[in-house]
Amino acid sequence: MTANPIFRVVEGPASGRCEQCGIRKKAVCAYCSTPELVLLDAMKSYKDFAPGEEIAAAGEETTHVGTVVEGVVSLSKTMIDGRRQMVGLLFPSDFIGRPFRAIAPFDAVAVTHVRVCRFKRKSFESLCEESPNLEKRLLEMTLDELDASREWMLLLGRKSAREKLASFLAILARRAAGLADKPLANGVTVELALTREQMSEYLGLTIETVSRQFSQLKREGVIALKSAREVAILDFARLLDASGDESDGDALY
Amino acid sequence: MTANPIFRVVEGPASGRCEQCGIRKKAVCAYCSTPELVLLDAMKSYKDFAPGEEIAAAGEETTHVGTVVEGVVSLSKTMIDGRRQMVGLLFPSDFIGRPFRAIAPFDAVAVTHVRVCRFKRKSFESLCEESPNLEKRLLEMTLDELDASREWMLLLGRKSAREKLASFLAILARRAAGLADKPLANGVTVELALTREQMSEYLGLTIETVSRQFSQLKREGVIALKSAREVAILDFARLLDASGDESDGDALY
DNA sequence: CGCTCGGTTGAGTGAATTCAAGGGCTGTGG
DNA sequence: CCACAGCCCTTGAATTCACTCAACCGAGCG
Repeated sequence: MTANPIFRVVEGPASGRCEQCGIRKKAVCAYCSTPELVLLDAMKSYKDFAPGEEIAAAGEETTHVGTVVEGVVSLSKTMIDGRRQMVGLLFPSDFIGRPFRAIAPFDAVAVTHVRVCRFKRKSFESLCEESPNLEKRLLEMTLDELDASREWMLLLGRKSAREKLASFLAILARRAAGLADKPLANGVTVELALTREQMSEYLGLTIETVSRQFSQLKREGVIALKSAREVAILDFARLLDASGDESDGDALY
Repeated sequence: MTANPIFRVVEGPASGRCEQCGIRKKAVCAYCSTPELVLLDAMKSYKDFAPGEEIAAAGEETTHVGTVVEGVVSLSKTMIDGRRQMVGLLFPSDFIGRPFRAIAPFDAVAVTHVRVCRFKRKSFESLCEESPNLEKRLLEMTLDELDASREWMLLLGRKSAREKLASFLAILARRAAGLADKPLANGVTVELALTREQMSEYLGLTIETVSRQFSQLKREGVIALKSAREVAILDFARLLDASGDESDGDALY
């Protein structure tokens, strides 16, 4: 429904036919055949969200699932007293929503401007039954997410503040470096989509501690801050060292 | 292969035909039809593990996947300097192993005596392609695991030591109370399969802190310790209150 | 009997939090 | 154009919760 009232004037990279969708090779529809894509094309709709806008609320019924096409989405859970923990960060091509369950287990909030390629949950579930390709890809993606979230449990449960921030920056740097694997040149600049507060929610820290660790890494010459939200990785080896992870390459991301 | 050299003399509840397997209705094979079960029956083998025995090692190739039939298995990750975080605890009917990936992402260790109903990973993967019922159930289980692990991220990232232990005990109590949902009578006794050290690894604490929190809850009359490993829940309402979770019912477990 | 292992408890420390203040940037309105 | 408010971020000082270090207890076992 690109004809809806939309916040920004948009006709971004991805909102047309599935065939020419930029993230199709990585999204849940990656394994779909051309006829299957025609089906998806007929069922899908795009929806945009402004930064800070709620996409789904924990405990409430959700009617849609889909794929993040543009922007960054946070998944989080809040305790009654307000303490909040981010439990995931979704980037373009990531799947969003909970198939086979009416009630959303977590809050989903747009961090940046976000565009989602959506399906009605029920329709998507039926589609899964019929299309082994779709279901197979969803299973793969869910298994990967599970591995990643368990990896994050190690960070939350055992790493120091310094290690947490270094791990986070290392992941972003890898992602920024063309999503390629190993070759990570020093001097890469990473654009932070998150505020200090959002990072603190992701890392299980307070905003002040995050800020202090930024300052510390800067003081040591591991990173440089072009602005509060632009980080240059000056010494990737030392960043990895500070992250507490062994060597380099084997990360899941 | 129950004819293999096995550690204990065993012919426990579950090791025969799939049809009469006690956990079949909850395991990955739950949706399989009779002919499918015949296939599984032909491919499966049972393997037993002694307490403390390694079932899989992070970073190493694994050849099998399967279902925990008896006992408790821990999934964990260890940092180079020895810090360790448990990232999951597997009970009977839980799936164990990582389909579609040769290298195990985590250590799997038998906490108690364990029996696993195993399949060669490759064979299981092929079976998934052919049996939508199998794949569907695996997808469901993986989605549930993902939700649970994200729930655990909240515990690790935001909860106090007291809240962590109370949450853990509340989960065990619910599980012990017949896996039923709400009705939780006071006085239920929970048998702890884990040592204080294993609990500390699961909760992201030290062994001393776990012990202190046990003592504290005992002093307050929330629980009673019949022995170090047998906990009576004297006041479930106050336990829930101490867990930091809202009200009671909605937990994922 | 003496050892080890799992568990508890106490004392002191320290890393991250809380509380508090201030700086810089942006957008708005006088 | 400047003044001001609000937001995001940083930094300092004090506090606290969990950790480290250390001693001790009881049960099981060679």
